[in-house]
Amino acid sequence: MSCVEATPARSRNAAATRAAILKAACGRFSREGYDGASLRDLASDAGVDPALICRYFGSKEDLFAEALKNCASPPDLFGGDPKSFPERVAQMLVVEPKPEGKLEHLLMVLRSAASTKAAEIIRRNNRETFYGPLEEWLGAPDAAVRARAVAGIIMGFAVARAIDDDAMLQDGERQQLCRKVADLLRTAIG
Amino acid sequence: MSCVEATPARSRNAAATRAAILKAACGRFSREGYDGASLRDLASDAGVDPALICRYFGSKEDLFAEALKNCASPPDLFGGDPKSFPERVAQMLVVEPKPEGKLEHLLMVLRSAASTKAAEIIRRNNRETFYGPLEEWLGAPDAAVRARAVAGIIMGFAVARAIDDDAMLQDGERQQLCRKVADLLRTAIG
DNA sequence: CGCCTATGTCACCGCCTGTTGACTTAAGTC
DNA sequence: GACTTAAGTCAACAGGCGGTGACATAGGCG
Repeated sequence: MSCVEATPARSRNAAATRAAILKAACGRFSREGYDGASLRDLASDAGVDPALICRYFGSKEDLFAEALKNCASPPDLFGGDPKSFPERVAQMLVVEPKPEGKLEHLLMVLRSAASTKAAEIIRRNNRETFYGPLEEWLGAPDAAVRARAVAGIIMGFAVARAIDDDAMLQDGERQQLCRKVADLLRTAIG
Repeated sequence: MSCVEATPARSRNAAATRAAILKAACGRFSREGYDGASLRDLASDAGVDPALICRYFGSKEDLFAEALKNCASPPDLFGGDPKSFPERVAQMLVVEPKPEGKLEHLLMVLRSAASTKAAEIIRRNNRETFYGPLEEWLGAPDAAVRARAVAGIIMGFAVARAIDDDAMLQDGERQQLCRKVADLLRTAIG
């Protein structure tokens, strides 16, 4: 009774609660990985009782799978102008200040891949929502090989940045690296 | 992979015990990451009481730091003939059947980077034993940029393989991808 | 209003984790 | 052979984890 409500009272709306949990899950999983993100912290982010998570999603693994489907993907990554694809992606991977939002899906994969529980879910999801669309978008001959090459580069520079967290290059060097990554992507596609 | 060590009587030899723990740590950490590898499993691998680990190394973090220094690095990765560097590395990353042994250090980094506890240790170690030597070996102009480019590619294809575990490409495609990765490395270096 | 079901809360379970300190035992020295 | 000390064992700790089932309550419907 005397307990103060910190959150502005989301009045018993199941859909909104589910959405809040899912959003918090995307954030936590992409920042801390599957093992590092506890259901309790996650629930606290969403302003929700931990027990509710299991009620709504069944288990942590199920929640992870759901979050993987619903979280932010790099918008229009494979969509926009194919001509500017290398520059766009290189820009996002190397120079963009806070790419975590756009890279949520990718970071979630990279930071959770070590976990046995999450690995299989990730593999399945990767084929359906990463390699699949990428191959289709690349089309032409050797789609599988070129898709793997592009994916390797994207993951590599994403993980490099996730590990080092920006603290290494000066601005000029960053621009150089960006051009080089664009070159690499062109090589991979071509 | 339990007691492969068929030496049931390691008769009270501190150095040998330390070495056994360190070896087991490299294996577990590179296969399961910092969070996924428990001291108990690790101790069981080494045929040792879990308490001994804390006695010898202080804490799990200290053990991880020590293992990171001592575990197998890609032998002669930056050492051999610079001319054949791209082919050698591409071969190891893409076609070699069981590169886990050679890639122990790299996998340990990739699979543990998500853990808060391990992250700082990894960053420090990376600069000292990965970017540092790589920059020195590359030398010439823009060493930092080219080192980052090479490192990004290596990490990217290592993590791609660690996630998908080989189950995707046919042999012909694998050869194609290998050539492409060698091309990428040449682009990165040049 | 009064009910009844969906929604949210709470206490608790069993398990596993890293770490510690007291204990036992083997090896090396005199 | 007795003693000392390094090396290894054991049980237990405090805390966190994912997950469950019993309870409380709000809100729409009759």
